[in-house]
Amino acid sequence: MREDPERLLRRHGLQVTAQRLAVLRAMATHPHAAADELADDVRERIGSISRQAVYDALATLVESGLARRIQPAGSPARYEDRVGDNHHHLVCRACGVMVDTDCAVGEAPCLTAGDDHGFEIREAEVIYWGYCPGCRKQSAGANTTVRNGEG
Amino acid sequence: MREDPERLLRRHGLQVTAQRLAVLRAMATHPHAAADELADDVRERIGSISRQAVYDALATLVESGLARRIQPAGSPARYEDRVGDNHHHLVCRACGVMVDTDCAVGEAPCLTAGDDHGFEIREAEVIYWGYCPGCRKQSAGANTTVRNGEG
DNA sequence: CCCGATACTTGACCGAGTCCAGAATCGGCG
DNA sequence: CGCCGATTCTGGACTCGGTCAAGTATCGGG
Repeated sequence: MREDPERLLRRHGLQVTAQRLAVLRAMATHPHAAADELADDVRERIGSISRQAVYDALATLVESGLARRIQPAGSPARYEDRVGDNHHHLVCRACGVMVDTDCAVGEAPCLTAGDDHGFEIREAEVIYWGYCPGCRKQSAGANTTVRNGEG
Repeated sequence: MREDPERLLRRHGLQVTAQRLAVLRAMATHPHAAADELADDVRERIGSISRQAVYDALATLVESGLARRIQPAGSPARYEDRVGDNHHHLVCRACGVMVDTDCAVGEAPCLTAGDDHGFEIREAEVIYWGYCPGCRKQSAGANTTVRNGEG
């Protein structure tokens, strides 16, 4: 039941431009895509777009809460239009693929750190690092070193 | 009861070089420092070091489990010598300061995602984003927008 | 103390992202 | 419909964090 992109922009008080619409649509069809991948997709939709326009549009969308930026270590920033719900990400160390997952511990536990050191906590970001089914199969047997413990 | 750096390196089968020792010591005195900050500290200790040597040393230390690399979004990679225990990080959106915190939910719950999608999970990385005591005071009153929910 | 393996130096290079100034577009109003 | 200020887009230079590659120096086992 995703809302019509044009209405979505208006509802958030944003100007409706071909570029923004295309970026929104690109995000919908390519979850977790990086900025330049989105740019490619946008070009297929509307012919061309500048790099800057893509970054501007994404920044605006993120700021308005229409998109979420994820920046896993060693990877360019990725964007998704699934916002407002409580979900985290699984990232494969081998191939880099990223998959959504709901929070392990139900409601909103991760918002409370053991000791908050006086911080006012707004968000908790969780990334699970491991190996996806495909990559597990390929390197089966080898590579059984376990690094960090828990979380 | 931190171990003598030289012995530490030997015990892990690593060559002992002035650069590595200095990097280890720099990490001990500057937790959560970025690579170039560590390089500056190292230069005060041993006169000079190349950028590459710093990155090499850090990579080696991380690989051997003597250091941990943290890469919060919008910040260069940071390193710490506190490894092997179960702790996460609080990061201030305003000033970027990073503080250690223990896991909220005790043992090792974060290692299990709600649905692991067939992934073999090795580590869970948690970052709490918010505002540190100092920055809360400065912008007191204003800026009460709550963004993302829980995690 | 010698020699092969390992580590370090220097300098070029790269990708992701930002900055800037000017041109184009949007959309509210008359 | 057409105007005009605000906003957005374009293109190009630039920054920053990090990597690559080739040659030199250092480590440490024999």
